[in-house]
Amino acid sequence: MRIATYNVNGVNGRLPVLLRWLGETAPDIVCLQELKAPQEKFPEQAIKDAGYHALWHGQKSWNGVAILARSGQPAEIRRALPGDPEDVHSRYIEATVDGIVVGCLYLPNGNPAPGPKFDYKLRWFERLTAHAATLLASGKPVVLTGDYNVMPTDLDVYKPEKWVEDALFRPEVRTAFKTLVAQGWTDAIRKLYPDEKIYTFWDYFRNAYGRDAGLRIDHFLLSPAVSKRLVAAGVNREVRGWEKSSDHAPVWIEL
DNA sequence: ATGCCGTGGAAACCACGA
Repeated sequence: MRIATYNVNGVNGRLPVLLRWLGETAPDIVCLQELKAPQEKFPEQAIKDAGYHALWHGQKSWNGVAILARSGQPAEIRRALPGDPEDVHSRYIEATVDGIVVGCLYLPNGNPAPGPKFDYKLRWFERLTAHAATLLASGKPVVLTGDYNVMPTDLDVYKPEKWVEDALFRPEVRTAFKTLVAQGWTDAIRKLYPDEKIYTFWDYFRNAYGRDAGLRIDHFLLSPAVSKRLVAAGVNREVRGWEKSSDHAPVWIEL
């Protein structure tokens, strides 16, 4: 079974690319972030025609997350992270698909740092970590995937020294990611490729993709029951080179 | 060193992204 995550940066503007990628790689389960579409503007029919049932939580202009599944309608568990009823951003959706609890997340960017946006990022990270502990304690097979907006280590940045003050790489967020993983999660890409330079994002500017000036910020965290089943993982980096591409590339795992 | 590009929404610019 193949599970993929893709920050599409606008699900409607990205629809041709998204459909082409779905057709070529045929993942069984897909997590999408940055829909940038209100609930009623999600391209449900086009996704259905491509062979996927969809669960989504839209928002006007920004954010927005979705879970797609070939096997049937994802069974919704929640469409927000617990812990802050005042938080109206559509950044988390969770459903059971094929016996796996799938959490699809879009962690806040946090720039500029320091500042209120960075504070929001750290608070969101704390809520995610608390919820992740609950998920682990359930003993169920869980996949927590999406755009974490964190480069966990120097290996995940093309030029680490340029990013030390950035909200995606400051010590606080690297520590937060490490704390989360230490609960007992497996970073799928790093389990299979502990020492390889692997990126999931390239800026639109400065020919970043051509120069391979990338970041690894889209991650798969697997609970022990899922980690045992992991057989392969990778990045569809060629998708980043397609016409009208997102600045992220899809990431996938094979169970 | 720098939102230099891209998206969406509102209004012919702005917010936001990483």
